[in-house]
Amino acid sequence: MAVKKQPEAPQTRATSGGRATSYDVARKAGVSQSAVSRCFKQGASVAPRTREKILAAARDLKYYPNAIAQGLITRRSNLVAIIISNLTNLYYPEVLAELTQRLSAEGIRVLLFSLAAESDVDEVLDQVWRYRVDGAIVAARLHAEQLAAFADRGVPVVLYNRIGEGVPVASVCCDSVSGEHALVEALVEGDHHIFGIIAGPADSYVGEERVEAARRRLHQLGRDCLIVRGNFDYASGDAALKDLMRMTDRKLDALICANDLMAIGAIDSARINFGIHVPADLSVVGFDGVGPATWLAYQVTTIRQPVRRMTEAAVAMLLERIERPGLSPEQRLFAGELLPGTSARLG
Amino acid sequence: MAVKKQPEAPQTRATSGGRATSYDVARKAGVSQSAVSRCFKQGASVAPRTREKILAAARDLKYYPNAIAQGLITRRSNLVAIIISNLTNLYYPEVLAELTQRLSAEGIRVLLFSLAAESDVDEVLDQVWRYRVDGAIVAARLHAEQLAAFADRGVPVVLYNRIGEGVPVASVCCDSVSGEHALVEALVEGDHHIFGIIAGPADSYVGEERVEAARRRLHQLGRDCLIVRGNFDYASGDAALKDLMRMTDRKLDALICANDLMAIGAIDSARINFGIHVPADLSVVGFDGVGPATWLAYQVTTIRQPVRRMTEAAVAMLLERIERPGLSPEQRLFAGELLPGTSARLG
DNA sequence: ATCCCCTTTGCATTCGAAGTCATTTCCTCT
DNA sequence: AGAGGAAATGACTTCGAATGCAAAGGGGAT
Repeated sequence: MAVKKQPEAPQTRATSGGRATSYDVARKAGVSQSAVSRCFKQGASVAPRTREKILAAARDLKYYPNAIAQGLITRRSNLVAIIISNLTNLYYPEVLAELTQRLSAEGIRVLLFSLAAESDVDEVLDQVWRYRVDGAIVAARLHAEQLAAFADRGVPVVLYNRIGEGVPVASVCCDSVSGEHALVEALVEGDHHIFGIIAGPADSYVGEERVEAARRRLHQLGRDCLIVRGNFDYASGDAALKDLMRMTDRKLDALICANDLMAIGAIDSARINFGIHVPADLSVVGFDGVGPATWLAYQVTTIRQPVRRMTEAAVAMLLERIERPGLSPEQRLFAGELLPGTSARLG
Repeated sequence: MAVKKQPEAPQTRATSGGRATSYDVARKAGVSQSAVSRCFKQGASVAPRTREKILAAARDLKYYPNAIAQGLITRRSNLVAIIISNLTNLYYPEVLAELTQRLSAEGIRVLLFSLAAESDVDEVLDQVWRYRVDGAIVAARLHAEQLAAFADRGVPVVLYNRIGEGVPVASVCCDSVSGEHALVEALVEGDHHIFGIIAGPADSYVGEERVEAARRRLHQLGRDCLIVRGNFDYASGDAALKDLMRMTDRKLDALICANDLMAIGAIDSARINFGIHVPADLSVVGFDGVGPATWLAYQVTTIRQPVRRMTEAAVAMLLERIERPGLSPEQRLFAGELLPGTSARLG
């Protein structure tokens, strides 16, 4: 006859696989669950002897506070979403590693969302809401409506290398304008006359900004330019260079690329497909300062983004906003550093 | 005079910022909380009319089920930890993006841990336990004790490009041995005689495995070789080549590198620092098949890892083990593809 | 020894959703 | 009309830790 409801050895799972709870620890240490909780909470009042007993029991049982349960009651998940569109960009892995480590150091965990296509954003946001993240760092295109959703739900966001289009949002960017101006000025001083520009994809904020800044400054300095569009990768640098060669009959003597990867593609293409000497016949400049830009074969003249400082700022701004939700949507603009390289003859 | 404890407009937070709960939805739809819960659960029994009422209310209130609370009660966080040691490796960003997207497609979220130093592993694991992840994919060095902790706590792990040292653990690897054998054989057939090897860092599993496989096969084919150590990055490829040049008086005619990045560093160094023609004077081969390996300037002869299939397998294995914790620690070995390139004269 | 006050401690409740069980509703078939 | 049965629904409990509050403990001063 099966006896129903007999609480036979009911909560003895403790030692069976480390899934001990604060109650298990409390029982073992002969205290209440509250005491265990306090023991793991910074600055709570627990007698030294009690604390030791509890910590010993916790160690024995391999107790780790359940962050899920903590999150539920405190309404703080200690999770931050990082949303990145194309991790294969060569620039973002460094950013991601920096962000993750910095957040980690602040006791915050990273929920990573990597977008295969921009259209996936809404599904990603759905998950972001469900996990009650404390904040988000976004390096992907969000439209006003999506940004508004963050504000609406009170989830602080910091945009990375983009600004809120039409909506004021906290953001960290590298100054495209001053960077491109520096490049253009140096090229003009280096006595270049026929300029080409390889733009980024139309939907890239920094891409458009960089190209526009370069174009403007060239115009101010009395130089015209031809613009062809790439999509930030190596192959498109190659392809764009071929386009330019066709269009300009090889008269080009300076090439401004919206990022390093395309600059590298263009350099290779010029040298290998056209026998053009870089920088003797053609000066090429990029933007970002990613690893390969400094390789011996390229030594791209470029603007290096201060990734450390930018990620540090992004994390700091986000944490501030998590603590004080009302904070104004500050934008922080960091100047890049002109890395001379040898891919361009400068003035 | 302040009235105390007056429960004025107590649970009316619903509309004030999207933090609606299932109770809010239930009240608005005139049903019980259970009904709301069922409504969001696949295959539960809810009348069509009720479902519509509830979904309408949920939409109005911008209700999203709280994944934290779900995780607490169901004991399933739908979180998987991905632990990667050096994201700057150029090979891992692709892997990470693939893994994240595949897991995402399976309804699982990624908790990312990026290690700045191997010594950080224990702190990371602490967090992994706290968040009650359902499983982990690890591309970092774990010692037996750490692996045992996973088993102890019943958290399934899949290792990526490494195996459990001394402990049987599920893993997905690219076959170093067959890959290096193919490279060595092709080089020997290509009539090379003086071999150099640039190894990876001593603590890299694949690094050691690749070098050992190459060394063995060279020996079997009656060729000796010089080994110098690098650490998988571009600069160490350059440095290692310089070392080899000094040691061999430039007699080297074949160079086997433990990964592509060092191969690229070595190629650049050979060409630029020593005026050596690659592949005419020196054949260089790598391993991985990362993006830059196919750039026009390099076209590295290498073994391309089938990243898509490997990540697919890693995710599948992990999910299987989450569903059925007892599953045996299978190891899946994928053959890489020899990418001929033009950095080596092959037979 | 007594009183006072501050530190420790435990009790009870809370967070938000899932799921068990009992009840009600609604059909269908006779 | 009534019985039988499946579907739909709600009340209640549960997950694990945090915390307000009240009670107990401890120490010092007198």
